[in-house]
Amino acid sequence: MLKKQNHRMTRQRKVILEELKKVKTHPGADEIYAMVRKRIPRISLGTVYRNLVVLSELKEIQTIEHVGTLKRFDGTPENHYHIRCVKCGRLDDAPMEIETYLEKKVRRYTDYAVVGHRLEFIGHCSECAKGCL
Amino acid sequence: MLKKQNHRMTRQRKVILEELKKVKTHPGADEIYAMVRKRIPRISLGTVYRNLVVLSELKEIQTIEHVGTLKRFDGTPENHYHIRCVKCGRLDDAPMEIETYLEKKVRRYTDYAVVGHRLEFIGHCSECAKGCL
DNA sequence: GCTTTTATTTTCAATGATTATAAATAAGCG
DNA sequence: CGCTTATTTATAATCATTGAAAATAAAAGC
Repeated sequence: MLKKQNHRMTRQRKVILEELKKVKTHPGADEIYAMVRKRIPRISLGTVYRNLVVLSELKEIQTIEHVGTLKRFDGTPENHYHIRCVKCGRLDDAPMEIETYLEKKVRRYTDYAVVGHRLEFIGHCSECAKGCL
Repeated sequence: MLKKQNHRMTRQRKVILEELKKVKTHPGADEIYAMVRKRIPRISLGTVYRNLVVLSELKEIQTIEHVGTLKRFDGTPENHYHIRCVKCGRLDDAPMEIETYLEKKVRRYTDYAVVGHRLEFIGHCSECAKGCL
């Protein structure tokens, strides 16, 4: 890892990254805190928050700019879409490629300099859909 | 307005709705509070929050499930896309129709029962783009 | 118009997520 | 090993939002 821009690889930073890469879900800062605490019991919540910011800046991870109430974090930094369950709040990756043409389309009519987009689907996950019978 | 589901049309509710419909921006609860306070100085912030929820439920307005840090509210309840300035946080409607086929596409590969989607573009508004020269 | 019912408002305190601060610690360099 | 300073810890502070209790006022009926 390229941590040569004045960044040190501390144990806490390393473990936070490892734990986040380990799961396929998109935990919030508090969940990551709980996960990491199993390995570093005395770590502080502030350290988790700070490192998630740093790791995002270094493109090691990605922060999902929320649609629920709190931020979620994603272990894979590549841009991709998400799908969220309205009932339980569960968040998964959407099985779909990035539609770059969407940006082309909006550029024709806006005076914004468009640099990206974020797409999120809403629905009921298979678990919660059962309850809708 | 159809406020017959056990909802009363209070002065504060009326003014909040009027003020929100009046602007073309997407103010946060605090901004709406400031706007309304010019007409009802003694209104409380909690009342603003509560009414924004109620008005959303009644489909009179729409709450934009944020991508910044705080919720934004939109005077027009119809679904549409937004475009956000990364520098100043300004939020505008995106000049583009809803792409319903996106949902069709994702449905083919997910076991979620998809009921909607939200798309937001990221960019620099014309004002902020000037500073990028 | 006056009563009554109860949704709503106000004031104020509480919560929950996140960020800031200061002192202590430790990564990575020579 | 010793130094520099990024980082951590612990704790307090902030910010947006929500909850609770008492007071107020819509709307419905008389």
